[in-house]
Amino acid sequence: MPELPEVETIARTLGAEATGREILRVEVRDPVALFPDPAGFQALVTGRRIESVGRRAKLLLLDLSPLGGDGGARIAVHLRMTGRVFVLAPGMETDRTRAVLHLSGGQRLAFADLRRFGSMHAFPVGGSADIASWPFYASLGPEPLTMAADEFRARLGQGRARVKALLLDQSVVAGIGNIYADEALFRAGIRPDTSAGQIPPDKRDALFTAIQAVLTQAIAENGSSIRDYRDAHGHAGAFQNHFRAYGRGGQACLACGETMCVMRVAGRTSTYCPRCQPAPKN
DNA sequence: ATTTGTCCCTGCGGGC
DNA sequence: TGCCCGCAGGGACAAA
Repeated sequence: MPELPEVETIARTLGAEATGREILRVEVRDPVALFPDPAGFQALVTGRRIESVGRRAKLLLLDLSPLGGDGGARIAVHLRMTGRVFVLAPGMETDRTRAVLHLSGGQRLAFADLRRFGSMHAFPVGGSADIASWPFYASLGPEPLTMAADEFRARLGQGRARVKALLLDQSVVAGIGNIYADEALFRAGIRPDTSAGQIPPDKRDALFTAIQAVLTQAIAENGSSIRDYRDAHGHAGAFQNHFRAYGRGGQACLACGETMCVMRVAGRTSTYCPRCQPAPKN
């Protein structure tokens, strides 16, 4: 499942290949994947050059050059669960392809998505249809790798909301999903259902440090490949080999040997060690 | 007001 | 062997 490290890896591998190329044509294979709609998407991006490829939260962002004196455009790719973005080698095809961007130099970018939850969105830069007008984008909280520790402490708040629900809430902090939430909470020794209000400042700092460490190491390992995730070259990541919590329910804790437990928090399966992550005093 | 549940979609693994 | 069921999960949306 692409979270921040996976999208960051795709952005880097894709940027190295696609930067500077012009979008000649958009091949629509699944019309419901494109926003505002297939015709609007094509009109917004065709004829523009890809100036850079980046990331915001779990969104892959392609910045496109101005055309006809306008302010430029951008594409946001939301991969959701099973979305993939590939640079297609000549003659190569992919399964479950929803759209193909035909670029200059004969290059093709494929957007494939088995479960079809993902989407590609095109926006003009500036004006009322700017990406800032997209409610989801506007609601995104700060990036965990660049925000300050005191802001993270403050954003957890003093309420009864469970800490894992806050980590998964993209308006609190952006880019964390179920894998990295579980991994960070394990490393910080905090049970997922702990109310934020009863986490003292030093524990908040430990959690923030754990989040940054886990995300940084995952990026260095090119992300986690459970099943579907691959980078723009089709290569798998390696951070799944470093999981200490995610998917380890019923197995021995790597720190203390206790059997790892599973609970549901915010509708998500959450794995934790009952000894290393003691029960909150609710 | 917060928070929980349902839906979207498809493949896979467990159970019988 | 084969079928059925539940699970995986980000986010929109509805409901309690």
